[in-house]
Amino acid sequence: MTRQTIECHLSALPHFRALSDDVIARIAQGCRMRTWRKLECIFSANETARAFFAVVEGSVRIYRANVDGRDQILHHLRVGQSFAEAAVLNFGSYPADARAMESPTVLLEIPREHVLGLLREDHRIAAAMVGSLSRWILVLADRVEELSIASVGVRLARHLLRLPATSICDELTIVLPGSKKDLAEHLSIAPETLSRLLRVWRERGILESQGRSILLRDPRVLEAIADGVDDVRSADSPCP
Amino acid sequence: MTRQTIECHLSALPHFRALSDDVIARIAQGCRMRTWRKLECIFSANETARAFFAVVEGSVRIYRANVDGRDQILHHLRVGQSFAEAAVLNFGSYPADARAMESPTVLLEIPREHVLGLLREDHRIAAAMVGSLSRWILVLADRVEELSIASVGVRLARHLLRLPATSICDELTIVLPGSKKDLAEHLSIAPETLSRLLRVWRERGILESQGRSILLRDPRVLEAIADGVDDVRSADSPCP
DNA sequence: CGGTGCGTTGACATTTCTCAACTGTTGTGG
DNA sequence: CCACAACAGTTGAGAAATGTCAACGCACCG
Repeated sequence: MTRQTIECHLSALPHFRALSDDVIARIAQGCRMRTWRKLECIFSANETARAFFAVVEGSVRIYRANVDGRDQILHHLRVGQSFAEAAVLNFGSYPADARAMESPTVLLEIPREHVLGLLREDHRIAAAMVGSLSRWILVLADRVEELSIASVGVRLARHLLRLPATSICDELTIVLPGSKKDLAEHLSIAPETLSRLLRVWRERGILESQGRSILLRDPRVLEAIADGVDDVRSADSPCP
Repeated sequence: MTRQTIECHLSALPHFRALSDDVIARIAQGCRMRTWRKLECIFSANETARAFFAVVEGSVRIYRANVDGRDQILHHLRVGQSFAEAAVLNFGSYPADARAMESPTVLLEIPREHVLGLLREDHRIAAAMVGSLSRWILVLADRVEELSIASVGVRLARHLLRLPATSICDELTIVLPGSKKDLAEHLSIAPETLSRLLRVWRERGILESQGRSILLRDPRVLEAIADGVDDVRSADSPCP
């Protein structure tokens, strides 16, 4: 029963999807499911990496604790995403902290020894792991690009446009994965700045925001902002 | 002759070091060496990823071209480092641009088809590739953390302390891998700000800089700055 | 010898942060 | 079930950090 559940969750992972049932079954053998409560620590930085994880329920935050108390959020993981593969396959220890963000948060735990063994035996598993790692590289490279943009407006616009959204006749509805404070932290900006920015855009009719849901009334303008068109001048001077 | 040279360079790569000679020989079979001149393009973003590379001579810059002409440097690669593994193994196309930064820049080119084939045949090669990818993840995660630090002073201090340095009785000598303009671009700050920051530190006796070499007279103070100790106050108020 | 681009400096504009106050919501314990 | 505490979110005012623009010296290269 549990075993079958594990197999089911495993094969739902993006890079394990292509694996045949027997391969999945072999991976499932060494795995187990564990549950955390909100804000509980999953692992800490520098701790020995004994396993990597996949989110089955709830969500997880990967962050680096800073001296001044302002943590830097590296990622926010949701159902169907895996993390800490690289720590397990290479580093030996976790390079960041992870904690559950909901109660309950259920994770599939794939122990280090188990993966390393399978990696040697089956090239299809190796290929799957290579896929997982590659995806992380792309995500991180995007993140580097995002953070290296000086203008906060551009940063926010880009980020919003990348979030999953539902479109209804030219308008997009986005539901933030966390609080606005989290979003600010993710973008490395002050919460006040985020609030003000949203207000300005609201006043310009670009969007509306109620709690965690944001309605993009005019996605095109936001795209223009994301492309670096100066937010201020675009409002007054139509064509100088 | 050339073949032997290729094998030699291959086995010098960090994650290929552990591979036995016969495995190296098999990898070498499909590789070739190519030379670029300074500023020549090695590949562009979105181009089909036909191969990944290792630097044999010279250096390479990986960057993303921005609309406003201000490119974001993702990495600066030097002899013995490999790049674009993830593009070849997963994405299908390169996610960024690469160009040679010196004349001549010699690269070892490992074609996509060749790696993919070997990956299936030999788990030791798969393990080596997994290692390469994992290392990239760590580098990128560090970069994200670096860029998410608000204070430019802290950012610069951290970066300098991570650069390879030679130590002579409590003093460290650092030779920058590129121009100061490059450094500024890498840290996402204005060149003027970098110049001013170095001047302030020079006036405080923390360091001296002549061209591309920086002499850290007092690495401890720089470490304190890197740890977030406020640069300004630490100079005047000894113990309030 | 002239051109090109880096590095530096100054003056100034702008962005973003910080601090402080206030509101509304949520959750908790009595 | 209510009172209270804790915290997200908003707003304002002022401070601080950083970018922009302009000018200049200097080295390097053709």
